[in-house]
Amino acid sequence: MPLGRWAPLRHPDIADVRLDDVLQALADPTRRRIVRMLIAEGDRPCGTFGLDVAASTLSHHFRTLRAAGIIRQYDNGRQRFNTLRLAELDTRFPGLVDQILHAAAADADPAPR
Amino acid sequence: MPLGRWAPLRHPDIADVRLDDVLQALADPTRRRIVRMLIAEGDRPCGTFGLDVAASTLSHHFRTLRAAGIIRQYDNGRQRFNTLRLAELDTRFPGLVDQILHAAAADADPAPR
DNA sequence: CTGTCTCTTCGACGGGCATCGAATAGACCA
DNA sequence: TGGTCTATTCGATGCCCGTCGAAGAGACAG
Repeated sequence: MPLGRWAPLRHPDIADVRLDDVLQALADPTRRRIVRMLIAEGDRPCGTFGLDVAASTLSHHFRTLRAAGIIRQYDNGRQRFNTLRLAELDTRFPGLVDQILHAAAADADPAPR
Repeated sequence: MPLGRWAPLRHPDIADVRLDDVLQALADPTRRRIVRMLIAEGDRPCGTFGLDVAASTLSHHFRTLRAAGIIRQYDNGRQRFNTLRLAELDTRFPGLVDQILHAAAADADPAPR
């Protein structure tokens, strides 16, 4: 049974998710791309996003998204998978994430490759 | 005929408004309070918001909201009035601002007095 | 046990942000 | 003209963020 490798990988309870953190997290284009790829193609390990940033930077973005309550992470072998908490988020802030990503489509947001 | 006092008070064209800037601007609770007061009570001069920050800080927030394309400002006598660009924003990012402010109501967002 | 692969942590760098007080520029009033 | 009111700009402070490279912790294959 695969368990965490470092700190126990804390995910905030959905009730504790703060709007500030969600907006802050989604204000970054790279993180929006991550979210959109997760929507489009489901769970993925951290290393399969093909984004043009260093691994350590990517790790930082995942931490931010996780701390904001937007994604959930779980380890499997040597990979760490990412999954959206969209259903939970919609109970907390109904329609918010969809709205933001939809707005992103109307923006010059870089498409998720 | 009241005109500007300092720089010509540049407002971005609605087509140039970027999602990043809107989200960044609305990620701050103080600025969200400003927006909500504008929705609730219409145009207001900068000095009538009763927020617990220094005047210079408030000025910075108004500049941020204006640069993000969220508010429009115009001078009248010695006061500078603020008005929402909600209709324009809804043509650019339909429903986004409403959605965020609605989410703010579900959050521990400080009520606009 | 040794190497390899994945991902994180650490330390550093540059830049930006929220905040303040002081100084300043107009508008208005007396 | 001088004083007051409004709001800005400026400079400084402390903090956080995105980014990177290097080093380290597990998992796994030989």
